[in-house]
Amino acid sequence: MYCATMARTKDPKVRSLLIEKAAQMLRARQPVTLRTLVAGTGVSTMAVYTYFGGMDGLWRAVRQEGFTRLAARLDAVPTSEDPVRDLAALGAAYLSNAMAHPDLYRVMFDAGFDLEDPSAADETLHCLVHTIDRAKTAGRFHGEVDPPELATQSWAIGHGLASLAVTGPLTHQALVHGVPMLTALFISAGDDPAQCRRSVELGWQPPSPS
Amino acid sequence: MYCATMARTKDPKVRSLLIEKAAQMLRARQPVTLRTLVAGTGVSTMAVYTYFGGMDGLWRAVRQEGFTRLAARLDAVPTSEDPVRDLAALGAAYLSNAMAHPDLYRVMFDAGFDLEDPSAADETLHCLVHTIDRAKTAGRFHGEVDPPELATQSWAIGHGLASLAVTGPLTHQALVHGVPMLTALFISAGDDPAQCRRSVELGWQPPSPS
DNA sequence: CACAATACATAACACTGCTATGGATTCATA
DNA sequence: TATGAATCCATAGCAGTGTTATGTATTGTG
Repeated sequence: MYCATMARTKDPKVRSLLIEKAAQMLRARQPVTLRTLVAGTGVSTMAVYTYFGGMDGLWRAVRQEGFTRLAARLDAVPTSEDPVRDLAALGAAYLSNAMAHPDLYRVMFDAGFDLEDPSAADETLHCLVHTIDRAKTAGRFHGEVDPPELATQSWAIGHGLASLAVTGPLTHQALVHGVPMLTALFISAGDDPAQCRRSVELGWQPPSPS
Repeated sequence: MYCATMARTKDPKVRSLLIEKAAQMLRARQPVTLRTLVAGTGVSTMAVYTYFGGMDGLWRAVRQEGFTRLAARLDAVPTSEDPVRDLAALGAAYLSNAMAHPDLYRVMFDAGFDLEDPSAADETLHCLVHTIDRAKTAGRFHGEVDPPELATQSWAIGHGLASLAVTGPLTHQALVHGVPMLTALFISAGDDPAQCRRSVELGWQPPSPS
């Protein structure tokens, strides 16, 4: 039986401070270990256990943070009146995020999606699905297109390129493969080839003030 | 100055034995550690250092072994008179290999392609490039197709799906996404849509004794 | 046959994440 | 308000990690 009385409440600042520092050390390519993590923060190694239950819990929280940031980045992609262009912009933002935080991206995808909130994957796909819906109602995609399915396929393209570029043999500039690959996928979903090419190329580069 | 005299020669059996055991423990989901690796083999922990220079070297060798097995598996894919069908068969073999040895596949792609022979990636792509060449000369793809480029894109599709299925939220059955994705890519390379669909579906499933 | 260079078993080292312990702090209740 | 219980967390120690020093056995070469 769980007793609700609490004598002391965890400080959420410490929690986010540790996650933040872990992400920062990851970015600086410093080895993130229990002792190096708490060094300089004033808190002790035990804090990691009261807040996360151990290093596994910390990494789980860091992964969650990675997906949260990714979702925020995708949500920040502006919406135009061309849904296919917006789809390409989402793909470009996905890859841009992965290349900006390569080590965080790598951490997000090892240890098999062991997240605090397992619906993070759905969240990531949500704006993709929504934009595909818009493309359908706009008549760009034909009726048999299943939005979650096409979103998954777009994700697989983005993740495949990001993964091969972050941890593999592809260079950063190889990410432009995203343009022909997404174009091919969207054409197969029913979009007009010429229009699709234009939309994807427009959405791929950052929104220019035209 | 290097002296060529040697008093005792390394036994290559020990080397492959350790790699084999590491792969086997990986498959059994047992933690592969220096001491558990040598336990029962008769050799001591120092053997890992004389043969691989340390655990990093061992993992490097394991990754190399993974790519070698992958290349062998791709080379074993039978060649038909339909190059597009063969391309799909290569993709299916790639995913099949990843799902048969998920932990080995994961090891292959972390630590950033730190391999003994860095040309392993090219080897993996070689049969893809060769088959794409065949498709070009057969008139299935138009002339502007750059074989290495299209091979990279096919690889990105395969790796994206494999990675999301091995370590991500995709289930094993989600690998059928490979069919529409490869079809879309090959159609964009110039193949006839209806013929392409037939070829990819034929190549996707294991070669039936027709 | 002697010598030198390699292979490798043993043991100790620094480091990892983790846990047992106890003191400090804070809220709920009498 | 004062007591008590529950929580946070700093300290210290533990088992396990990869690595390195040391010494011994083994083998090809002069």
